Amino acid sequence: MVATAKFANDVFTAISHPARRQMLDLLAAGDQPVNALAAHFAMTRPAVSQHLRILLDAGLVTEERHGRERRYHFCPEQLGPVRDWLATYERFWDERFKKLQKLLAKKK
Amino acid sequence: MVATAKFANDVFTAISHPARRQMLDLLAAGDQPVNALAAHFAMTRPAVSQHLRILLDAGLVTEERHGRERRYHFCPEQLGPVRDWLATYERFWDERFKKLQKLLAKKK
DNA sequence: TTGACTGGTAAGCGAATGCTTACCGATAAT
DNA sequence: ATTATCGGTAAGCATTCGCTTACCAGTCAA
Repeated sequence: MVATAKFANDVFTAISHPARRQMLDLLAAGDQPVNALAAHFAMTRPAVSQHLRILLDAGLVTEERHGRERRYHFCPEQLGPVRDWLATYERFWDERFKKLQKLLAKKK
Repeated sequence: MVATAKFANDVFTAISHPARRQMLDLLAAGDQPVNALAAHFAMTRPAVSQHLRILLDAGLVTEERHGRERRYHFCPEQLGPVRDWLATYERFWDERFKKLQKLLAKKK
C-alpha cells in the first residue's frame, strides 16, 4: 500500500470544483470553522460540509475540534501529485518563458 | 470577454480524469491520431473521442486534419490557470517556482 | 435543565459523467 | 466503383455529483 492510497478521493477530482478551490484559498489564509467558510458561499451549510468532506478524503485539509467548532486546516503538501504532474511540462514553460523574455527584451 | 472565456470547458475539470491526463501525457511526446491514442486505453474509440472533445473544448489540445486522420496536438500553455492557482501555494515547498516568480516580477 | 449554536449525516432529486452500441460522412486503397 | 479505414456523433443507460431539506448528536450559555 502506497502512502497516497490512504486517501479515498483523488486530489485532481477534489480541486476540480471551483468552490473547493476557493475553500482551499480561504483556508490558506488561516484555519477556519465551517460557518466562517460557509459565509462566503451561496450554498447551504450542509453543501459546504460535503465539499469539505471531499477535501478531507483527498487529504487536502484536516479538521481540529475546538469545543463545538471544527477548524479546518489546509495541507498544501497534499497538492504534490498535481505539482508533480504539472512539472512534467515545465520544459514547455521554460520555452515559453524564454520567448517572453525575448519579447520583453525587444520591447525594451 | 476574457481570453479564457472562449473555452467551453474548465481546464480543472478537463484534467480531473486520469484517462485525459494520460492522453495529454501521450500527446506531449508528439502529435498523434485518435487510433494511436485509443490503443493505450481499455475503452472504445468513441469514448476516447469524447475525452478528446473535452480536452479540445478546454483548449488543451488542437486537432489538425491530415487526410482521413486527425492528429491531436497538446497545448501546454493552456494549463496556465492550473499553474497559476498552484503557484499561490508554491511558497510552501518549491524553489523553482519561486525563482520563476521572482524573475517574472523583476521583468515586470 | 432548557435552550441556542456548533456542524455532520441521511434521503431524495435533477443534472452531469462516462461508458456503450449503432450509425454516419469523409478519405484512401483496390 | 466498391470497399476498407479514419474518426465524429447520436441515443441510451447506469452511476456519480451537487445540491436541497430534515434531522441528529455534541457543546456552551442562561
